[in-house]
Amino acid sequence: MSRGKARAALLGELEEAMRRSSAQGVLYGQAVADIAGISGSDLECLDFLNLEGRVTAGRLAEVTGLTTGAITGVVDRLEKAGYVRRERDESDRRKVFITVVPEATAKIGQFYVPMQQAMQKVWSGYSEEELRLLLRFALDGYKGVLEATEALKTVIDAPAEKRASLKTPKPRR
Amino acid sequence: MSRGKARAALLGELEEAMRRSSAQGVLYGQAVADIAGISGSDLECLDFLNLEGRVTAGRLAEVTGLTTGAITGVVDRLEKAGYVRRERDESDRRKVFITVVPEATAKIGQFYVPMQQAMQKVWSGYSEEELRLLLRFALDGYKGVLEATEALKTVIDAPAEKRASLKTPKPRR
DNA sequence: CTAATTATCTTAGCGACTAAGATATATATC
DNA sequence: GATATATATCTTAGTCGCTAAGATAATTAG
Repeated sequence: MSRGKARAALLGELEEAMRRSSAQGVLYGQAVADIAGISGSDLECLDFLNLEGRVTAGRLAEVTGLTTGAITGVVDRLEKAGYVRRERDESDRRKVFITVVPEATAKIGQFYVPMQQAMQKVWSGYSEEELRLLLRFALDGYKGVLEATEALKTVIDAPAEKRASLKTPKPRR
Repeated sequence: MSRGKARAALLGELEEAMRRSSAQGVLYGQAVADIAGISGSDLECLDFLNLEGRVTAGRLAEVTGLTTGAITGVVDRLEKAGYVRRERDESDRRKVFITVVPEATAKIGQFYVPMQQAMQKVWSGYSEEELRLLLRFALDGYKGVLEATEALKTVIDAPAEKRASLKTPKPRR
């Protein structure tokens, strides 16, 4: 019995530890946004722009799940704060490309340095084989959460009557 | 060279996979809140209440980082929706204990079933020893993110001048 | 009893969001 | 080429949840 923790208890601890670090990760992101003086959505867009380089306003709406109207506000704020520029697409003048100004990338990037350093430190404690296991788990976990999100939609659509009917189910906007 | 992926590439993939699953996890939580017809903050409080059982309004403000005024609104909405009840503390009548009504626990709980099932499925693919490694990593990771959050505050306090000075640093509220 | 403290609620105002529709440009059909 | 439809973004009006400040009520200290 002393050989190995009971699996159920192990899973419980694992779940809690993951929940905690995930929540703390969200807090970190919010802290970065606060320091940068922008909203969480603004930072999310800025991060995406840094990855993709040059993206239309409409694409930002897609990936963030915001309306195009909200994105107009996001870009207005980011542009006013000097983080991004609007550039009309010359071949299709309806489109507006958003680009990050290089100095902004550096300025925001510095706020992620502490996180990168902390993660490097953590990773340094693992062998390559162990890291491969972690990667497998991270990929499995992502797939799992995706599945769960899909399954959740099923729960919604199924017994539409019994759903959130503790009181009024709040009319869908 | 074919023996084992280069460590740097491995770490890159690991980082991305973790970032993705974390982001998807946030989306899942938001989806649950949407279905339940409450805000993200409301759900956060409800989850905490389910863990702790019976908690004062002030404690909710502490753990969520919201003001007491905001908590009044949260509890108002949750109570109106029938998820919680207010109960004055008889021995100190300034305090208000919030309790979850049992049916609400069940009602919200069902939205987490898909996630629990997906995670069980994932975990079933790992040996107990592998799970122990994952737990070690989750704990290390949590510590790392906490450290990073601390270190980030240092970045803030240090060269107060150069911070977010791309334009105006936006006055602290 | 009075003053200070504690716990919650109220009020005013703000920022970010959605829904709907306006505007400008592009594409398809005749 | 003219007309209709589609696409991409912006504008407007209204909503929601938040904070800051202070009001209210109950408790504790002097």
